Amino acid sequence: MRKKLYITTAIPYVNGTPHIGNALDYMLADIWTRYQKMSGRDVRFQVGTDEHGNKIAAKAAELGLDPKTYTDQTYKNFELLMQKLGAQYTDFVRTTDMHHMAAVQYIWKKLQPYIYKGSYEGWYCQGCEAFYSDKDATANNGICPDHNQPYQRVSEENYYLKASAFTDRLREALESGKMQIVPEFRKKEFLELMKDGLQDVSISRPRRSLSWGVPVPDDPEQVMYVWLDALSNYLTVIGYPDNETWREYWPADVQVIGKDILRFHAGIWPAMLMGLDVPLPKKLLVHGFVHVGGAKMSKTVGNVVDPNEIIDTYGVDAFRYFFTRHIPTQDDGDFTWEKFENAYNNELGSDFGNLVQRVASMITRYQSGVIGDVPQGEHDMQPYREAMESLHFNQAIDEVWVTIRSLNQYIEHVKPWEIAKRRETDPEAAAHLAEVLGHAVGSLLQVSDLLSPIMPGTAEKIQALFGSGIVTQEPGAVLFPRIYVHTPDPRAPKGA
RNA sequence: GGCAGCGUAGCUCAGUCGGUUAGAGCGUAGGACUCAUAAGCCUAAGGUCACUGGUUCGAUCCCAGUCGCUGCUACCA
Repeated sequence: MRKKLYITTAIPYVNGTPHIGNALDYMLADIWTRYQKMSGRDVRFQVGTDEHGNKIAAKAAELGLDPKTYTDQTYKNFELLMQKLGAQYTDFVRTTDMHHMAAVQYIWKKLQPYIYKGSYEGWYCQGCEAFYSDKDATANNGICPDHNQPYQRVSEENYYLKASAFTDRLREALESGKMQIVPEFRKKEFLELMKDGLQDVSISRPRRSLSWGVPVPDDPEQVMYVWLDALSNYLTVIGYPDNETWREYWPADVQVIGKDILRFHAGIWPAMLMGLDVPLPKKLLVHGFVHVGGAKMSKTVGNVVDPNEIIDTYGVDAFRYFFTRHIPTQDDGDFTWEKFENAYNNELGSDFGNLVQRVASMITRYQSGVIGDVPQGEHDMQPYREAMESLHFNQAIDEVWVTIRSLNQYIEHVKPWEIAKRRETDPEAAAHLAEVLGHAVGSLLQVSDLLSPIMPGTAEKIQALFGSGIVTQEPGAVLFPRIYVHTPDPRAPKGA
């Protein structure tokens, strides 16, 4: 029996609101999940939220709430986005879950041989009550911009994970491909980063400087720092260590992450796993950032695009379409409302929606809705499959559009409307027409299959429209009705 | 600075394991049609394939250098 599959997504910090990057995680994982399910695989699909840390505690205090009450509210923003995207996840983990916290403590204990007490030294601002990295301190010329006072060199005691002990094994795993990093250039980047060896990483903080977190076992003065807590979720959510079924799914087949957290997932995380004597994940899929009109999205610039707004305006399938096809799966991409709307109107509306419409219309008009024999779609699926398997979803959808384009060309070429006219004089014309339209339907049903991991709702609609053998169109129910919010409406009267 | 990569039609990019006319989509301009969501189809425009030098019978594709651009350069999650 084939191994059950497991795919994970990064768990966002619930301090903020969900952004496009989170949506990409869920969407990519969901496409993969649906694609695997099509081939009958059993897939477990994890999502979750990261809910500990000072920022959460501070934000909660600001609102006069205790941290858990606060995260009980905010984690729902993420859950809502996942659901809105149609993500068919199977497991939702919150780092504040009882099972997770207990499991993390177990993990800590099991990692004990690789944990040592050390002191963390960094630039501390008394006003902020926080440490800053050398980079930050240098960037601000050694002075905290918020409090206008110099950073102090302060050290505090905490525990370290001896990641350095796993340098060689990790390098071997990456170089041999036992643990893949996709795309390849991210692997090179990381290997370069760790060329002098993995750095030991601090995994706890004194309770006085970090109150909201998982307590370190057997040391009431220390609380776990984010990495150990958050990264462990990938295991704890599937039942590790007490529920043995976790073994049916681990190692994860794909772990979807953004490029900003590659180093944690390629470094600390494998070190933890090796320390636990648990296999490494098979593959990290690293996606890029979505820019807006060439600029980085940032709150300060104020150009942040809310995925919810896109979905609410154009629908979830349009969202999934654009971010699959026009944002390269493995690289950075660019979003603008104009680009999005053009893709929506021209590609989804004109190329595709209109194609479905014209075929349905001719069957209704010429054959009273009766489809007749539908041959199997005959487009070569190999390039599509290869693109899906290699996690180039944008290329896969390009392949689908080749079919859509060629079906439009086919219809222009055979001109069914002329065949229809010939039926009065040509006794064979009716059969010929049915054959042509049947072929078109077969092709569209194939498109529907190929599209189902990416645009499940649309795939279902096509199936519903043509799958029964009779076309029953609801009046006005076109697939992607025109939307002109960000681009000029060509239908508008001149001068309007 | 180091490492990785990029620089091909107005725009976004593909491609050539070195070889007759370098490709796609979008955009633009024409055209024929009418089943369809002012949609679809056909045609065209002719870009020193960044620059310089080298290897070669021959380079956009190989090598070196130059210029320009991008990403990464470990404890904010």
